[in-house]
Amino acid sequence: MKKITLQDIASHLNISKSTISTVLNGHGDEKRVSKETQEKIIQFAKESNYKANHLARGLSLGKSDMIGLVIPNIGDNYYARIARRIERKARLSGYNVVFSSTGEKQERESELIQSMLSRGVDGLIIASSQKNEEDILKLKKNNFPFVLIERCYPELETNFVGEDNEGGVSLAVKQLIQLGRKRIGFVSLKPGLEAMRMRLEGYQNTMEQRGLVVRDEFIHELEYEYSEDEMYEVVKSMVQFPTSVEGIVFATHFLAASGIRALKQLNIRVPMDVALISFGQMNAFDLIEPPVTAVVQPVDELGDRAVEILLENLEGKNLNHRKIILSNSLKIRKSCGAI
Amino acid sequence: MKKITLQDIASHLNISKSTISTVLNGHGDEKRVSKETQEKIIQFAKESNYKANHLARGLSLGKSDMIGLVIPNIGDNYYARIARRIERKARLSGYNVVFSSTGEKQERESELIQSMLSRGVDGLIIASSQKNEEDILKLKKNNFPFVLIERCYPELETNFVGEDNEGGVSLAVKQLIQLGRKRIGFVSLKPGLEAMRMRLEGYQNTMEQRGLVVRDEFIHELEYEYSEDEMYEVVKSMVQFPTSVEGIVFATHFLAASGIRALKQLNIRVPMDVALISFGQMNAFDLIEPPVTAVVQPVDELGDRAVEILLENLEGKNLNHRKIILSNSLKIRKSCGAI
DNA sequence: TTGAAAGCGGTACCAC
DNA sequence: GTGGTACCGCTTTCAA
Repeated sequence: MKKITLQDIASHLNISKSTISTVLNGHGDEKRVSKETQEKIIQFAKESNYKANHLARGLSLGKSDMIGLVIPNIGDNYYARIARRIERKARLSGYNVVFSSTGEKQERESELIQSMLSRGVDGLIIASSQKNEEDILKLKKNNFPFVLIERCYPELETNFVGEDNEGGVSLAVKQLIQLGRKRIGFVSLKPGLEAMRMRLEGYQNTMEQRGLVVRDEFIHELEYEYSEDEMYEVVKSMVQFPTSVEGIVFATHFLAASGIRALKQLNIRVPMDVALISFGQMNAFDLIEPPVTAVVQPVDELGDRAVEILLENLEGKNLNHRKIILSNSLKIRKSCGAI
Repeated sequence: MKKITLQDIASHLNISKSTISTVLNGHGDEKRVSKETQEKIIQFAKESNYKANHLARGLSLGKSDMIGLVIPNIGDNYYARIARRIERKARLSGYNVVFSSTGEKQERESELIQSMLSRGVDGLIIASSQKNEEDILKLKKNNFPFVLIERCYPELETNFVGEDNEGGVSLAVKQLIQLGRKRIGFVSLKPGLEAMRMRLEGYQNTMEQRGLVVRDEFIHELEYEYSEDEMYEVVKSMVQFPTSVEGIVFATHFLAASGIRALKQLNIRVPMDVALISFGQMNAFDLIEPPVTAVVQPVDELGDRAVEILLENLEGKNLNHRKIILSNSLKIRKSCGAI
């Protein structure tokens, strides 16, 4: 792919590289380049379809106009949607985005951050595995622009855009309670993720506030890579006499999907026997019988805000750390017993 | 983010940049650098956590170790899953991937390709809007390494990894026929996408082969940005006497989801009144009542193969164009009337 | 009003 | 065995 360079234009037009660069960067007037030359240059650049070499430009300027996005898994609908917003908004400001999936592995996350840095990204947006405080701290110490999304390090003062996990679960639990359920269970992932801890707290606090007992048997935490069989056992145990639940809140959309599968296998009627609510949406939740009530996460806004903050940082303004917690809402459908 | 450079190491060690570069790139032995100096260099590089500046390296080498991924929408589960595979495989070969969503707009696709090129990506993987033959042709003429996925330009000889659209639909139609349905409809998107044309052909050919009539009323093509209302009208018209269908094949997963929504609203029983099959999967298809039979697309393999071919091209081997058509399979569930 | 030159951080050729 | 040096393409300062 032969590309035309500044030098090419220079030779062709018999004007120096520097002048051409100045003009093409829009500093023509301020540097008092004559109208004529300006036009000649712009004209020719357009004709020859000149596009500056970003690598060279970046090397010289010390910036790359690239934003790195480090997330657990781009294949997950949740992150994919966030990525979409991020890319869109970044593009509008002239940035491209490089992404990488960590698979929730600390080691890979660390590598990826390093790799992105050596690649010269101007800033990072990270949904951290939360087992990588070291790298994040390093970024912070070096004053490198970055914003954490969805998962934060509570001990670290950093930019952060997240959602109200506790409040979201609380919405769900309250909804179930309001519909008359008292023995409510909670299925989540083993801690390690702050978000999961907050969701658990949301569950516990709300139950307590409403004066409902939380039995040990009500709470189940699966490994991140659980099997459908494990979910089956969990759900089975939850619906068993004498501690059987009347409602379940699932801490993520995929847990909910697995849970529903298990409930079907067990021939448990939803919501008659057990009502349920999912934290997080899934595309076809409205098509499932009964349609699934879900906590709707503010994905779009999350992506948008993350980019906004990062861009502000990149432009050097508003350098103090910002923590933004977006609120969740509840999409009520039949699975919770309503309607 | 202060970074240590080759020059820093050079000064510190009193060894020239060139030697250091040689060693750090693993050409130490072949260039007969003494074991001692090699060790000294490697040692120090490790201690000081030296990471080469990719921009500089890229500028010098004329390559960036970046692959550009241009797709309609990273938020769509289908592309997100492909992206995941691509990123994973690319990373294993030392490449990072920059992505951009075109929103199916020719104009933006064109811009994005340009932008990626000026960014110095080494190769491109593109799911084109198919309204952009011009840019693709330009890439081809310039011998720039790229591979088209999912959508190809039939007139152009290029690398391509796609799926057997015709065969996939054929599987679906045959399945319905086998289960006794004769009046089978097909809901698709307005052409413009080769894949859609092929799917339509698959439908028509299979019907014809089996001696079934295809009435005009059986085929409906919606705009890419259709509304749920439009889908409702389409489905409504399809189930109306006297031309009512007994089965419907939806050309994409989201069309199927909308279609199911419409069928529910119309109180049509699936599969008793109308059986249906979706081309393409959705996460919760197995949870819908009845569970949705779907053509399973070879997403993982598609991503893998695309990267493989691109890497081969980048390494300069196997330069002739390769067209790969992956086959689809059918995941049979109740919605088609089986079981 | 324009241009020469240095430098961004590497790589690689060719002398020493 | 090792190092000097030119160059990748662009930006920017300073001099003309």
